[in-house]
Amino acid sequence: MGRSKWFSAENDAPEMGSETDYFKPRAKIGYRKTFFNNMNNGNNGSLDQQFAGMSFNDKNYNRAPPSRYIPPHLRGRPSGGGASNGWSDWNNAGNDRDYQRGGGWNSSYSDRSGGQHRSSNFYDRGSYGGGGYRNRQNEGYQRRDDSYGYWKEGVHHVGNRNPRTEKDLFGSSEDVDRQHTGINFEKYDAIPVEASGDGCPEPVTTFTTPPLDAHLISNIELARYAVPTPVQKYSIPIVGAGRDLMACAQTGSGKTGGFLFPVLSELFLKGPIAEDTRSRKAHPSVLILAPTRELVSQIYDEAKKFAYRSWVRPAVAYGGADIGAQLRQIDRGCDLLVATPGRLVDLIERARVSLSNIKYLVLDEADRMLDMGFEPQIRRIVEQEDMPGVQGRVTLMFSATFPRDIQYLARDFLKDYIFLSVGRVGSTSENITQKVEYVEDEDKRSVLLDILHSTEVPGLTLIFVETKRMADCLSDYLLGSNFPATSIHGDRTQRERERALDSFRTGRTPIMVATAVAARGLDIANVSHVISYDLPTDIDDYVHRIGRTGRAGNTGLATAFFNRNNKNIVNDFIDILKEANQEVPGFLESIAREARSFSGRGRGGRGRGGGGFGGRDYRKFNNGGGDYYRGGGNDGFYGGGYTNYPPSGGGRPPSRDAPMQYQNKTSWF
DNA sequence: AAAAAAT
Repeated sequence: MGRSKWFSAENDAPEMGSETDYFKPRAKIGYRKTFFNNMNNGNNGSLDQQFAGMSFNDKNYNRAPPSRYIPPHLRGRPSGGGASNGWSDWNNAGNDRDYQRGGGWNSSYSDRSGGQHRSSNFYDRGSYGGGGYRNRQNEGYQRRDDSYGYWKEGVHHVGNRNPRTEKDLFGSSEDVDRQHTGINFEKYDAIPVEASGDGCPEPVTTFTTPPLDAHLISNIELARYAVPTPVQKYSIPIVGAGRDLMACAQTGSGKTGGFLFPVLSELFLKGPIAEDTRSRKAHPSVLILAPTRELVSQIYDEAKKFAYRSWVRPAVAYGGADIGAQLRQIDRGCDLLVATPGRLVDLIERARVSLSNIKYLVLDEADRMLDMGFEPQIRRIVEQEDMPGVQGRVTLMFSATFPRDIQYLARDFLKDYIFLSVGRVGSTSENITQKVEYVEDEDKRSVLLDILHSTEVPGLTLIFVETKRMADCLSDYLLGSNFPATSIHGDRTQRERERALDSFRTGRTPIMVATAVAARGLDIANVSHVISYDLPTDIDDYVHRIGRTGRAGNTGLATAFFNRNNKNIVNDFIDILKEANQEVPGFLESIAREARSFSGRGRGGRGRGGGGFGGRDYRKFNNGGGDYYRGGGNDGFYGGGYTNYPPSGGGRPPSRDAPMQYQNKTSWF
């Protein structure tokens, strides 16, 4: 495969195929189980105490004082309580994490002796994490939970099974809203995938040991995942070989498992990393960044499943929720941190999290994060804090599209990466029926009511609007019209957002009005109908919206209200419809003609100030190099868009000096 | 123009 010049600048990228040589300093030989021997710090017994009573049970959550918000990931956890000091028998808790100090991924074997010392500070960690546990005792459900695993002397000790935890994490097979397995595997196999890059490992076809850790596979079975999705088939050996990955894929393609499986597998096999024992900061091994709180929460929920009974403690951090609870959770163990960028920066500034032990960095929905202006924060986190450099970590980047800014990010954050382009389940045309209605703004309400009355769909209905105000307004209107509706948008409190999402997921309110906050990434099973009450100005957002339905091989319906206010996207819209083999109504064609006659060069562009006449001419813009520009993937909407990157033609990377209208593009168009 | 995200 051709490589661009700026790839080869990273000249000491590791060779693939050697699973042990990609972290520096390199280990000598055969250290997988032996080299990572860690110091037994004794006192493993308190593991039970540390996590006693954790249940993740909503009933317990409901008993919490109503005045105090507890985010969903902490519900039922004893830490939901007050912030007072812990009990005296907590003084030694926290140490049973059994971190290896000295020996580890970052140290040579002989360094191990340095780990013999116990740091009293280290033990102190436990004591200030324990405050909230008082509640558990008060509520009288003190219960030993020995389902937490640990790592000791190079061996992964898996915790005991706990039926209650399993029910909470994995649900039962009857739980409709927990079904990530209503998956049509034949359709999954039809997802087109293209991988390119030097020495791309052969994809696996099953969840087997090796390459995956046996305990991980037992968790995968508990979660009722039977066969790897295409993105997983590739990501497992790629990450296993310590390679970086740039994947154009979307939630629904099994992306979350695509990074969690191989990363957790490696952690289970290799054990913890040496930790700076003098610091009370958390030193996670894995950092996962995602753009919205709900997405972060969703990833965290998955991480809990696959880390079950292992030594790996997942933790979560996002805004809008009580930071104290998050800090306490982090203090109790934080090996895999899922976070939104803003809250993570906050934690770093508070010196509660160090990134110095990061071995795996995952950027999920990277294009979305840039859209939302997270680039400075992401660059700060990745480049200006204490995270190991690009050679010292494995980096996985996921993005639905591969526009210019994402290419820059890939250039800066990844080393000699494998580029993966993943289509969606089946072709969208067969899964999602797209309808477009011409509706003037003032008629939208009544047309919506008509549709809701007349359209029988088996599952949930998600209605997208453009403004938060409209979301409130419309959900009130629907409620007033006796439709069980809720709404989600950025001005609602995090608690309200989570409640809304939960009541939608579970079908208590099968109609949800949403802004862009819910357009991407959210994996809600059973959405049958997506209504674009307002069309977005960015056609990519439309594509993502309708991707909330037709998931997992099911069919879906997408209805859009179109009027002349949307003519800025009419051309893109028509293209989408055509590429998905959908009917294009006549009014769209005629409005497209009007729009074209106004658009001059036909290149208004969606960037700033461009007027927005739906131009898309610079889709194929390239900077004198090959036609590397087009990413591909993206739901398979952009027919045939599975172009390799870097191209065999040897395209050059975009120049920083590219004309302004190309610089800040957030899409291909 | 709006949305999202740290307080």
